[in-house]
Amino acid sequence: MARPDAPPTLYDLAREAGVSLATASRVVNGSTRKVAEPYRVRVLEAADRIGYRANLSAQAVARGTSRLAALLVSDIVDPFFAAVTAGVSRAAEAEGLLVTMSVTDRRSDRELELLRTIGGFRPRLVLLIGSRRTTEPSSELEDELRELRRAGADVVVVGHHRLPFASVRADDTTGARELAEAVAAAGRSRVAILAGPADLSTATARAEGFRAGLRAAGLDPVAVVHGEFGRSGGRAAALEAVGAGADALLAVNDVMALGALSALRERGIRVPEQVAVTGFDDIAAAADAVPALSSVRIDLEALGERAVAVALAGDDSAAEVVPAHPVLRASTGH
Amino acid sequence: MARPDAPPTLYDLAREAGVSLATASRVVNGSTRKVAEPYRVRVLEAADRIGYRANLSAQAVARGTSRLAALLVSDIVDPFFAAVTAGVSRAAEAEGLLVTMSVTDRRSDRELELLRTIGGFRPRLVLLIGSRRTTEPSSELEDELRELRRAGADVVVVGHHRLPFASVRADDTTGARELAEAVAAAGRSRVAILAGPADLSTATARAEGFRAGLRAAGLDPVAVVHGEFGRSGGRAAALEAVGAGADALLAVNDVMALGALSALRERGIRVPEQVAVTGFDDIAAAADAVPALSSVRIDLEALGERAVAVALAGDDSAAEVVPAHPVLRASTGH
DNA sequence: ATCGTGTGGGAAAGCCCTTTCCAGCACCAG
DNA sequence: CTGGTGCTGGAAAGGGCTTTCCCACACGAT
Repeated sequence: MARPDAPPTLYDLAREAGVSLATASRVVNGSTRKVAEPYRVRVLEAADRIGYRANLSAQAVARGTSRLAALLVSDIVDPFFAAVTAGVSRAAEAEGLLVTMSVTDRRSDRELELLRTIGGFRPRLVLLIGSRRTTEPSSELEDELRELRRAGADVVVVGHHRLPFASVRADDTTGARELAEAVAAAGRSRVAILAGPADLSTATARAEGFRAGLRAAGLDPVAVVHGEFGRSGGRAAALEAVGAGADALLAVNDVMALGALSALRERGIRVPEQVAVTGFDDIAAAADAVPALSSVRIDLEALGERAVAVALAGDDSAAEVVPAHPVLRASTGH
Repeated sequence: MARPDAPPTLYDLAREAGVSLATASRVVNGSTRKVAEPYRVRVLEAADRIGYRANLSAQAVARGTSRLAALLVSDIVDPFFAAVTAGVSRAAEAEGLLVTMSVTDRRSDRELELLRTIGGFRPRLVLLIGSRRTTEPSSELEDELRELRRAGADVVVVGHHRLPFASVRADDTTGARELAEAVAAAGRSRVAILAGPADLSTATARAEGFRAGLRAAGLDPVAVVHGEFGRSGGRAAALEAVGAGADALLAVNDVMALGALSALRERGIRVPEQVAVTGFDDIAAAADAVPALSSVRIDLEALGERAVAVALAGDDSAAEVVPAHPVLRASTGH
């Protein structure tokens, strides 16, 4: 044991091994310089003996950059974000990055504040996950991100590309269009769109896709109901839509669709006989719902993994799109 | 603008404000020393002008401690962990701590490796979430945690107290007992326990609670089926249990119970008429299941928040228990 | 006029690493 | 033998920040 308290430092290690700091440093982390075998061994053994563990903060200072990937998510309880986060976490760890995760609660002031704090760590990667509200000014956010970029971080936005940085998102439009076409092909003609918040960019992209699909089938939506993104938003919107005489409800995410299912069940409205229901994202719970929920499959973990890869590539103009295609189940009579 | 590139440093700030480094440092972070108003203002204005942002790594080095809370979870996609994580994240941020989150994938070698890496940041808090396997040796893990402890981190284990550190967990035993009693009181006499992995400590605690509740009602389980913790584990166990003639299935978590529901539905076995089913944790999906799943309610976010509070209290012998009580729904005929 | 006694700015040492630069050495070609 | 040419250790100069000392100064009390 070297120090009575406090973890051993590189200095302790060098002394224990009888080499200089430089040599010790070169051994315990991949430097470009080679160290002769006998020295290497001595240092390694000494490190083991005293339980040396590099101080990563000090490394970050000395190197001027850290091995941190900063992740900002809207809401970690939402299965969508949880799945993407899992992918990010896996990919980041494979790259030897440590992930910090912060929850913005969908509030852009928190988002900005968190970004500022995290910026203090000079992270290697910054990942913003979650769609933006189109009504909110993003110039402050943009400035902050640009600042981080200047400081050497790679920035990537997941879920949309409304910011001048690299982005990774699902092909919402195509997925939505194909799903709407499938619903129309299944004989539904009075289709309503549960569109979520009018100013959330993901929601509007999906709603647009639905519209396009219906148009292609010669239909117009009988209603486009806006509301909040969650389960209760889905319930309310569903009731309004059936009130308008809909025989199919296209929700912009699964959680809303599940809310819709539950509201319809309570009202004694049969799915899919009377009304078909679809979701989006194909979260795990979709297949388990009763009836099983038709949805649009997105490989969310892959989305997260791609986000890390794209960020590391460091090209701000990259805009990767991962596929999204319908999965048809019982809730649409398939 | 001060530097052509690279974020401004404290040195830049001091120069811009025309004060010494010491004074600048005292102003931009809460030191005990007071700085006279005119100086304060000058520094603050300068900071704003050049967009100064403290380098947190450098602070950590100088102070010998960081503002990091390191969180290790088994699987972020599991709603149980996601909910606890949300609580941890909220509480940590309220304390001004930044959360790093890593996924162990339930592999103790990864857990150990991650712990070592994270230790390099000299975190303020280390939170281990997820139950341990009783068969796995934990001495290496214990050593590592003790090392972190010595280096100044507060360690807390969430979900059990099989390690000599502070712990926060739900009152699994009581919740399980009460639920089992309620099921017995509802007239079920051939009760099976879907016990999950035999060596997972949370699972065994809950299974024990079920046993105790049945015993109190004068019953013995007709079967105790072990298997994996997830959805498919629940399916398999459910089929085996009904094969043994069970009229009620007590699962040790909701995800397994949902698997059981789906397996029974496929087999055409009616819930709750022929067989009652219960889960544990009361995740969001439980209330939405068809039939709605009886479960044991645990305030998972509160569990996460308490974990942070207990950790910060720094008492290794603390062992907090949060309440767990049955929620009876349609799946038990309530 | 003198002597505490605060008060608060600044110089500098220190935190733990990385990396540049220098110097010693061995080796090979001429 | 001499003069390159690689190798590889080590000294030392950072990197950005905190904090301990020291000291100048102003103030009130004698």
